[in-house]
Amino acid sequence: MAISKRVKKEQERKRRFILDAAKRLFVLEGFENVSMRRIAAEADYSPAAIYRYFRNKREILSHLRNEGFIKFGLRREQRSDSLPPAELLRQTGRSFLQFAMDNPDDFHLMFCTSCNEVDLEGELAAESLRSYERFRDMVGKVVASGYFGDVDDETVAFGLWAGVQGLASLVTSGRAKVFSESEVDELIERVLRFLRRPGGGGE
Amino acid sequence: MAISKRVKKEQERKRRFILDAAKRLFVLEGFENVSMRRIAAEADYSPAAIYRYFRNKREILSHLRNEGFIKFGLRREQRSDSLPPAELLRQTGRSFLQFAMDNPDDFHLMFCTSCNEVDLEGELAAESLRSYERFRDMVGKVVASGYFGDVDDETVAFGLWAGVQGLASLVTSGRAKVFSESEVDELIERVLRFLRRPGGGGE
Amino acid sequence: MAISKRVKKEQERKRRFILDAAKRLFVLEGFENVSMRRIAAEADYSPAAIYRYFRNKREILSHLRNEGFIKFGLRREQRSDSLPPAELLRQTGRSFLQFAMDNPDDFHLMFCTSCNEVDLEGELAAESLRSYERFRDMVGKVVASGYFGDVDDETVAFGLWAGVQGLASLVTSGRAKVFSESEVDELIERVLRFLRRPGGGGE
Amino acid sequence: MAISKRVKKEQERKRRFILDAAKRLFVLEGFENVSMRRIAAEADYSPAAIYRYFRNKREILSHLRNEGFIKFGLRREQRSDSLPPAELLRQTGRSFLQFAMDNPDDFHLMFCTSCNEVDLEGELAAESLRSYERFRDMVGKVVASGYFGDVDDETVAFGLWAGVQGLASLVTSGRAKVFSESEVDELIERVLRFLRRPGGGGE
DNA sequence: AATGAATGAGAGTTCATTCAT
DNA sequence: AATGAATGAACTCTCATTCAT
Repeated sequence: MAISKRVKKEQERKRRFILDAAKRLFVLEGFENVSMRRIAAEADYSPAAIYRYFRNKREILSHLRNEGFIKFGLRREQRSDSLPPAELLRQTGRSFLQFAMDNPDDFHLMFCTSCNEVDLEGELAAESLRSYERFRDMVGKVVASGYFGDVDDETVAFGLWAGVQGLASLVTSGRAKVFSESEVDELIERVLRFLRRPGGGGE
Repeated sequence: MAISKRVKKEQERKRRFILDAAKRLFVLEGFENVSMRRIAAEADYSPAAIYRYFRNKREILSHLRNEGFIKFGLRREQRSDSLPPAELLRQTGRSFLQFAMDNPDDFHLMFCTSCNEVDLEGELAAESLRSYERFRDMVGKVVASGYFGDVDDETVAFGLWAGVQGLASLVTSGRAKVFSESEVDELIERVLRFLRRPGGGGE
Repeated sequence: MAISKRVKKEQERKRRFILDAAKRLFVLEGFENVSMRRIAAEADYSPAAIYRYFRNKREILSHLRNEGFIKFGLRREQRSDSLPPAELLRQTGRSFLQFAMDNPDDFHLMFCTSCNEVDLEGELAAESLRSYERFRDMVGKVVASGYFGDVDDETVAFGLWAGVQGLASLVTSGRAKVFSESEVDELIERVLRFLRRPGGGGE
Repeated sequence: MAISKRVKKEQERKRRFILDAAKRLFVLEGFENVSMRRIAAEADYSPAAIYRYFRNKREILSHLRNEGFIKFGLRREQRSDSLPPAELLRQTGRSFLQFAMDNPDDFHLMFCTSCNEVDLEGELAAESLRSYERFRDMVGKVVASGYFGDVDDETVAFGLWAGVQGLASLVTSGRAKVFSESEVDELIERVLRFLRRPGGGGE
């Protein structure tokens, strides 16, 4: 038992090693520009060895993205859904920004990776889909509350999505590492102000 | 003379054809996923023929991007630099948004193309660098005017840059095609409000 | 015109060269044991060059087989279908044996190549299917004539098929090259006697 | 002692399991198309475990073929060599056909496997060589008896060999499973008639 | 006895690019 | 000006096989 456990841990450690090597390269050079050979070299393995741990190159990316979304999901688990909409948005925004700053590489893979390179189906896409559902749910609630004024879900969703992309570009450029807590809060307030229509209801 | 002129025009027409074919494919599938063969096929040429017009694949991208920046620059040439800062921003923003909506493909290549795929030096990068300089100049002027309050150039520059990326994602997703003129104006006002600090000076 | 004709001929010559190289190797070592690299080497080409002429490895085999069946079909074109059944069989048998002796490599690829390795659909399989249809037609006619006695099509078809396989093994072993014309005729008579049931009708 | 015996039996049981798994796959898909991994999976072993029982993939095939020839040899051990030639042929033919019908998989591996895939030397080829010797002996005797008329050994040997290949193709196609005893006898008579020359002596 | 881990070799295939014509 | 032909390098991925445990 103890032995098998240690073996499994060792196995997991090696998977991690490969995943980390791949993550570094993917972020630095882009999925298409990274070959299995280079991942193998970066992880000090033979190319063939990688295939003991992952079915193929796409699966490595899928794993990395899935891990990112799981990591992200854990942070938000404790959030109470009963908060007033503005507070819900603030809290979500805060955790989102914090996550981006703490995990710029995960963030990059989660939000900068184009659809061509990503498996949108299968077990490993599940967490990203769930994440998207949560996001749409939240948008729906806040819009329903009238907080943003007379506006449809989709507009808000796209506005926030654009914000995510903008943020992603800052994170990728290395700029977003330096936001202090108060800067984060201010940024969120600005985003809220940005999205609210004149006639939007109070909190 | 007249003949050579016609020949040159014909030559230019063919370059155009290749560039347009490449643009379509790059936007649709991403630089890495488009082969020279496919560009050639799309342009009804042999792969080898492309090389009479462009040194290599990267150069095609560089040309496209350069053209985009030139096209973009022309629009703004007539702008008077003596406008008050807020108005300068508004006008720039308007032309920028309009450009994005009118030329989504150019816009995509100009602002969604990752550094790995782009020549950052050389003649063909010049226009993009000039564009960036103008942008920084404008930011410098507006910041100097105190319009945004007590804030450094870089912060505003990065904020606007993030906005560009956000916009790019909307353009790419096809969402940004539908903005009406009044929506554009409203969006700009929001961006200004977004960027201004509480103590920012009036116009 | 003349030039383009010469060019096409040259092209065809090179295709031939590759096909012949592949044929030699396939017959000698078996489809699975021959790599594209080896075909290329045998034909004094780079591996990539092969792909200018053939889509992939299977297609080379398909071409070779198709050519074999076409070559085979040409031989039998002049045969008159109105012959009495026994004569029809004799003539077919003769041309078949002759073909096998004259073209042992084609024969090997046509009748010794397992289904796993062969495209059974598509244009390049057409000739083999037609060949099979003709064969079944002939069997049908001869059986209907009562020549073989009270026996169903399938039994005769399988019997002849088994004969083909047996012959193929002789051809492959190099033994069948030595049959003289009279030996061929005798062999055919024996096959007919072999297949006829006691109560079979006369010619 | 008793323990070591049990251990050996267990070992033998596992060898059997691997061999049977390999046999199924080889027959179904062809030697080249079956990987050690798949044999291992089919036998519920790890790939590496196979190598404790067999030196390599070829050796598995050699073992299977050898077993086939041994099984085949056992059947014929009791045959009396003093029979008249025709009767000897009949008996051999009968046991041969029966073997093919009872053990189509063994039969397939024994007679459909191409030379490239087979070890023709070494201990494991011994039984097949012995089988071939017996066969040649028998042919020699029968030819010497004048039964087939004025014909040399090799011609008869090759004729029968071609018959074996033909039969093999029927067995492989699943057609030969249905021969009744009387059909077997009739088939043998036909083969004898097929091989006899007009001037062949009586029994 | 059995296996997980690992690898070198090589498979088929595609690519950007060059060059003689 | 344009292309057909050609290639070296690289790709993803699979294989039979070995070895420490």
